[in-house]
Amino acid sequence: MSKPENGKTLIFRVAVPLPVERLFDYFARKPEATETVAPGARILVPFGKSRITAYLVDILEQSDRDPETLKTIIAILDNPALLRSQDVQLLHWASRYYHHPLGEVFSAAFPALLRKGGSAELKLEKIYRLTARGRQTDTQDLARAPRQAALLQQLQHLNHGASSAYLSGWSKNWRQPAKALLEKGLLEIVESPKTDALPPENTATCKAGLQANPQQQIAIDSVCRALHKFSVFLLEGVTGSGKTEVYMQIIRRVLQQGRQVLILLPEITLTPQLEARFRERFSVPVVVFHSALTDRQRQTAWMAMQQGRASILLGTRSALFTPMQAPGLIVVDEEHDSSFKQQQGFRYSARDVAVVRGKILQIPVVMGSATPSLESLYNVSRKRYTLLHLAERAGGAAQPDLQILDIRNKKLHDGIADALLREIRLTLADGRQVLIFLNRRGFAPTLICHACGWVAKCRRCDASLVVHFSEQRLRCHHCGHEQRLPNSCPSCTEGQLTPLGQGTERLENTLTQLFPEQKIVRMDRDTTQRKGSLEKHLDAIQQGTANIILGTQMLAKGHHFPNVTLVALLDVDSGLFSIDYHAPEKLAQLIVQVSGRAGRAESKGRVILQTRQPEHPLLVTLLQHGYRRFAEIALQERQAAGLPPYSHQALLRALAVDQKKPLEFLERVRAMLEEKKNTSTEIMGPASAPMARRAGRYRCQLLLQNASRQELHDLLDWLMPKIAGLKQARNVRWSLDVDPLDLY
DNA sequence: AGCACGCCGACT
DNA sequence: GTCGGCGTGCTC
Repeated sequence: MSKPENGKTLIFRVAVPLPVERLFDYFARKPEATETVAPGARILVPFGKSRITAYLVDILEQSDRDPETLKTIIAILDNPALLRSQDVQLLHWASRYYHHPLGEVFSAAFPALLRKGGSAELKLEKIYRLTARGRQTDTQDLARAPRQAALLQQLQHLNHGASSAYLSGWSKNWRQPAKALLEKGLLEIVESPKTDALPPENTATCKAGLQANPQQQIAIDSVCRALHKFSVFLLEGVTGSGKTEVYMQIIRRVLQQGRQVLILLPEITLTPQLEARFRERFSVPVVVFHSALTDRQRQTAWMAMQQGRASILLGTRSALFTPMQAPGLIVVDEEHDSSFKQQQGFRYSARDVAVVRGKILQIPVVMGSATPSLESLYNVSRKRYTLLHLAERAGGAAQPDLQILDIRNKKLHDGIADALLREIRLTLADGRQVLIFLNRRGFAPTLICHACGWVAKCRRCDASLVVHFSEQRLRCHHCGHEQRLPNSCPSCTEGQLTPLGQGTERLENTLTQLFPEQKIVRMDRDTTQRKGSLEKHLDAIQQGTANIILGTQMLAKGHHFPNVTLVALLDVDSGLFSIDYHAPEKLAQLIVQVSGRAGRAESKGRVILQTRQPEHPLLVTLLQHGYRRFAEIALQERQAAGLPPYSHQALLRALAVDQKKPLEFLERVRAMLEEKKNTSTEIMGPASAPMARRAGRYRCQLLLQNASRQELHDLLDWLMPKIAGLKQARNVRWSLDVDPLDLY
């Protein structure tokens, strides 16, 4: 494929969505309207033997390569580009900041269908709306068709009808009842209005909402005074302090200016409720973007925002890069939540990138949390972010008592102390519910031979295998490898195999024996995997059919259980001594979160923390002075220890693949770093520290720390290509996790 | 990421 | 003698 005849053909420099750092040059096709195409446009190009959707990065007069080696593009897929120059600027920034290939970063910004080269035409959306008759029909009339009744009731709350995307989020099975209602003439389908522009200024109708209390008003005014420039606000307030109302009143002002709002949420389970509130409050098009939608639905939402047909986007992490016609505000709710961090491939923190996006777009960013991350609080302390505090509203649930239960030298029943059992009995006798946290799935975390000391280990990643008793299997929670539970010791063939330690499955057995008359519900990944079982369990808890609820972290989010008056955390100590440097704050956040899950005004709940470290400063501070003081001290301690301000550090994670040794790989990386000054490196793996047991399928990791973010950045710039060139790089799966502060 | 090229082990 | 393992390098 050689150069077209016309000598003045332009060169398109593109980024390909592959793990390669280099950019690739192509001839643009001569007749194409190259005046209007701009960086960010998708370009279909021949690549190797196949064709690929690449992203235009630059338009050049000539290439620095031999023209004979250049191919010609197949097609310009977007003209004009769907991304604006600020969006492209953000992606370049993210690629450099996270040391990730530009093409893959571009890929992350587009919905799957566009990534695959699909057309960007916006299909009109079908809106399901009640007819006049439907609006007047009493749901009682449909008592024999409960799903139809539920759908009818749901739609009666929504004046403007609902999209299929909304209904899919509301319920998985809505199409059948919808069809029935359509046939009965209670429901109709309308195409979404073809408004080409946003509502003109001041015509966005918004209900005024509640009268804000003085603190809310201060928060609202502070942000509204700064609507046309970049600044970051950290809205701190416990559950029930009215954060959402503050968001809403600020959003109202932004909408009145005819601008769009991007709202990032950590969990898809929270979007339907919030979406309903926004639709009820604002008469502007609201779209959602999260992983539970189909590719088509996501593209529709993305395009609606890109074209300015929608004014509010509610989405999870991946919604962050959605282009906007008239951006006005970015909200990051529950900013401390770790699900804003992408853990695979292009590792980025949506919260951090949101801040930079706000900076580039010159709009405010409002982040909210009851338990702000230490990074954000640090940024408040150095006056980069503005703290807005909301006190608890009168009439809210009383804060539960936090109590430490010292279990040193105490007899335990499979991990539960006698004193705690007494408390559980008392609570149940009182007709209340009990919530028990144990952040470990399975029956027991280890299987050991009583005779010879052999331990069941994963042969793929060397971590110890978790016993899943009811299924008679051993599982590796890191790589997913599993095998049958052996009957006898594979090493000495005679010793008795003993499960060591407690998991939720074992705890459930124990509790069933101790409380045979109680209804016990276990909630962890193993029991909620089947679709709908999570909802079923939550229903059982809400309706009081279950009295004892036990489970992992997943119990802590989003749901309030008013009849739960006792919460117990069985294994606080493993959170205190994890090698994950975020573990202390995560533990503190969990404790505060579960405190909010329980109790109501008239019966204040109690939270009991089982520990062998009753004097641990983290626990003592948290209990005596609350989360904020704990966070301050955690930051001060880092400083006093001469460590960089919380997180000028990067983790190089290496995962074993088959028999290959990730440690060797990291040792070689470390050897390369010997010559570099000002950077401390530490290998955390079997040789020097206990295995990393958190999520993420890594075997060992190299921690790099540097007093300066810039120096760390330069170091990584130097290091990354060298690592990629290492022979072992192919044998060991590795990734970089940068967790820094200086975003701009 | 794919895909091809290439250099050593067990097979119709 | 070759079929095929995966280690290595390239893709404008």
